[in-house]
Amino acid sequence: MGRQPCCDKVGLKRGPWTIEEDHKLMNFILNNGIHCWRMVPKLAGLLRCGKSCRLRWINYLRPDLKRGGFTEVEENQIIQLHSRLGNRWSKIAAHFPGRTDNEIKNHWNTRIKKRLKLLGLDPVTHQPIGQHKENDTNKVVEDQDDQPKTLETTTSAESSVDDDHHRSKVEKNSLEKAAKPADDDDQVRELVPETKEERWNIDGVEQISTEMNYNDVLNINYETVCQKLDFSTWMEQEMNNNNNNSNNIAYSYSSSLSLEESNNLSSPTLLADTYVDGSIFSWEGFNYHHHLEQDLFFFQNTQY
DNA sequence: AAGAAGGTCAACCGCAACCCG
DNA sequence: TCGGGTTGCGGTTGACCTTCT
Repeated sequence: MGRQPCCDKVGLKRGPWTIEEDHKLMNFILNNGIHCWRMVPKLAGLLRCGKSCRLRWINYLRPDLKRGGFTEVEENQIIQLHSRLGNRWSKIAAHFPGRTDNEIKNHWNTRIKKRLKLLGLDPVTHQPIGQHKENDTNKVVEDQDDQPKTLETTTSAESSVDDDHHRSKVEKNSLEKAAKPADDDDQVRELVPETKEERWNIDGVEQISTEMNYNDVLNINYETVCQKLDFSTWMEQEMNNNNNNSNNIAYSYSSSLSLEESNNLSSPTLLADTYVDGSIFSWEGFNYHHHLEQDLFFFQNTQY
């Protein structure tokens, strides 16, 4: 026996909603609230199924909806969240009050995908297009929630003194702005440390060093890991070690730090995103009981 | 000016998770 | 614990709009 339809579709209207239907639905919900979507169309006098009413309310009629296009900051936040959460649009939408998952999904498929491709990044993996996942460190892992997470590595080493580099820096600045504290269903606490930026010039190439202050996290006893993870120093060393022609390389970076609570509160998982010339490095799965050297081991074996 | 091609987005579909008796 | 009903989610579709030729 086949699956039963969600509702009796005989005699029900489909397709675009009319203004009259919108008014009926809105008035009903504002006056009565939502108790059972299945009953809403009957009680509101609509020839629609409950599912359709729910969708119309959530995606269009809800009074708290934010109208208008996405800002660049919002786009960058979406990219950052997508790199961590994948196509879990509802989770991503939870970070944007007034935005719907459908809206974000549509925006991703029509705009952001193209933008990432233009930047040479695969919209699915967030890695440079054409880069194969040969390294074990780039595999998808499962966390305690059985939610896939991708260990990502990208590089901007080739983006030296050219337009791409300039564009990447602009991108990076936007991404920095996009980082914000967030409490969500995944219980991810994102901490944005204060940064001190120093700029200088070598052979006409602007160099940027970002020193981070992790005072933010001292209050929750993660000072150990925060003191260990001096991203900027380590990145500088690694970038220089891995590029013979390092004098021609300009790079900039910033980091945001997240601590994902697990059932075992004594062993939280560290998540960190480091932006290098606009490319996002996601550092996931670190455990602050480990030594920094061990934590960084897999990262050292990734491609540049 | 008109048709083609491409882009956008509201809405639908089917599945899975959740709820509750 | 089970099973039916309901809700939520993500993929997909198709109508409408805009841009291109």
